[in-house]
Amino acid sequence: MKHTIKEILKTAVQKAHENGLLVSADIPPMDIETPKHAAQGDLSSNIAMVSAAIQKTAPRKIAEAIVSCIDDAPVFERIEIAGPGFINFFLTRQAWYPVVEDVLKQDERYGASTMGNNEKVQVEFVSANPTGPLHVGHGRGAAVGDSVGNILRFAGFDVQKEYYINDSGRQIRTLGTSVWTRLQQTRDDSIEFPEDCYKGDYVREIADRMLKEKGEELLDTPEDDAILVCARFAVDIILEGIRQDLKDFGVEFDQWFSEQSLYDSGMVSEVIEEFKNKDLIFEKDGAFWFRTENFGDEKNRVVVRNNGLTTYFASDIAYHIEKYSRGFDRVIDVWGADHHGYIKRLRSSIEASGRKKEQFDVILVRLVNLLRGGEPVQMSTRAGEFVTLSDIIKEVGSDAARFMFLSRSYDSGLDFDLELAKKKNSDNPVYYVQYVHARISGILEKAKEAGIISDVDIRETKHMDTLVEPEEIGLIKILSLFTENVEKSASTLHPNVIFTYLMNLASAFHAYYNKHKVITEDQSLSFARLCLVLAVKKVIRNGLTLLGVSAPERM
RNA sequence: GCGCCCGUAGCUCAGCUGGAUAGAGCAACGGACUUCUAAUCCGUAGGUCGCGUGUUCGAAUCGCGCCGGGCGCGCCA
Repeated sequence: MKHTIKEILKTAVQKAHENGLLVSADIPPMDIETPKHAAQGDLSSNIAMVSAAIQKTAPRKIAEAIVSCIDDAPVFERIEIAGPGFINFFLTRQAWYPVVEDVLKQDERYGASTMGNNEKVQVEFVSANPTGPLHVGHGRGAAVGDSVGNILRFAGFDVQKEYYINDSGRQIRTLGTSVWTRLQQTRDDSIEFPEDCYKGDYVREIADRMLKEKGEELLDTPEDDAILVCARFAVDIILEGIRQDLKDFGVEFDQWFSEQSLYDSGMVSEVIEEFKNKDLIFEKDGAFWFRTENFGDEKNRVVVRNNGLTTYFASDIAYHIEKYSRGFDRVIDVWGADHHGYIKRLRSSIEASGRKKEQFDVILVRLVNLLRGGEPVQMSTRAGEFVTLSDIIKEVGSDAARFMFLSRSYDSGLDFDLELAKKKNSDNPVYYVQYVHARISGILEKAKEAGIISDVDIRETKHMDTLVEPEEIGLIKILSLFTENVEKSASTLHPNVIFTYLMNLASAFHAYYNKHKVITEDQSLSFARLCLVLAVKKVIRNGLTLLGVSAPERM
């Protein structure tokens, strides 16, 4: 609809210019928007205001010239000029009806866009170290990353979701030491547990399992070898747990990428050598530094320490170069907001390797404050006591958790109340939206039983002209806005746009439902209304799917 | 000290790539079920958009300066 209006305006400007009403035929970027107030029409354009400089005329005068050159069309009820020069279009209700059939026909593709032009995009998220189970914070990152991926895919991007496994470096050795120590303690409980090791109960569980599977002889192998064996064993078990948790959370990755593989293939050292040759890496105080200062960072950063070990930054540089070499036009990383200080240096290395700024985005997801009935849930990472993602899924369910995580912009901290997430009333937004889907399913079933429709999945509309209630036209208008919300969500990388849209649609539906009966004595009207509510149902489902939330037939 | 993010109704937050009269939920108060699911709806009340200043025909939205809060500033990951 907006596109049509835009074309009509362009034609009108052209005509106004030919008729000598406007000095120029140029059209600057303009907006067609849905005004907040009904008195301002169904759609509104600011073309007159943004053209003021080009036309060297007052906006209202320009608006008059343009409007006088718009050809009559059946979709227009009337066109008004208002305020500083807005052109407001009032559409006939007939203009909206085709939207319903569009939804029914396009079905699960309704709302999809070609905006992305099949551009190859990689979204990397969660990527938690395999040294312990996922916690709440990872849950929010998982929900955000997965949804952003879904939304971009729906908006026409060629998306790959990836998990980066930090299976190399010191924390893995620390994990090995942790398990090894617990193993030894089974024989001698006077052995002290090192302060910097992982204290969670899961470490004991892994040690127990290891003892069962590998046997007692492990305790007699030399410590260095044993720690490595323990580390490998523990990483496998923990990763398996992470995979399962994410699966339970509705998240599936296209690829799991190992950090260790970058070392094994020699990629890390190759990249360092290459950058040394290009003088992007230099030696100082026995260490090797990347010239991130050249790219706007506050200081240069170490990639190889004076003890010869590479830093985390080194493998990250290699990893990101590797990503682009796989053909991605764009790379998006989802991180916890506490890592924001790291963006500049990584961006520096990406630009140093010849990529453009626009090809790299970092989504910073802020902290989750876990509450229970308004009171903070005490968690201590030091003692290894924390609420895991798995606990949360068990307690409140995947749908409620995901919907909560996506309800707000990730730029803001999020209060996640476990009691609230379990409530089955309007306090809890997930049921508010899912209830729409379930309610409509009920209506369709009843309509089928009553013989008004033969199939609960109608594809062609009929009798649409019987839809005259303002709530009905209002609902169709909201349906028509889905695609642009998907596009907005994709271009801003903000899934909460979809959340807000769904809440609006759900609210409009519940209000309609309470005021009007879908199934009435009038067969034609009933059929038209069934088409409308079925369209609502499909759009609700499409939106929920983008967020990774199910759309139940019954509640 | 420097950098990034946040500051909107009593509370939690939308709106921010500039548009007209700033929205929703919760909490408060008053109503609606012999009806397709009341996990719902309708109504009332609630605001110096942190403060100041600039740009603009137009600023919650953009710039600058303050104030308040969070986070980060390792040859850690």
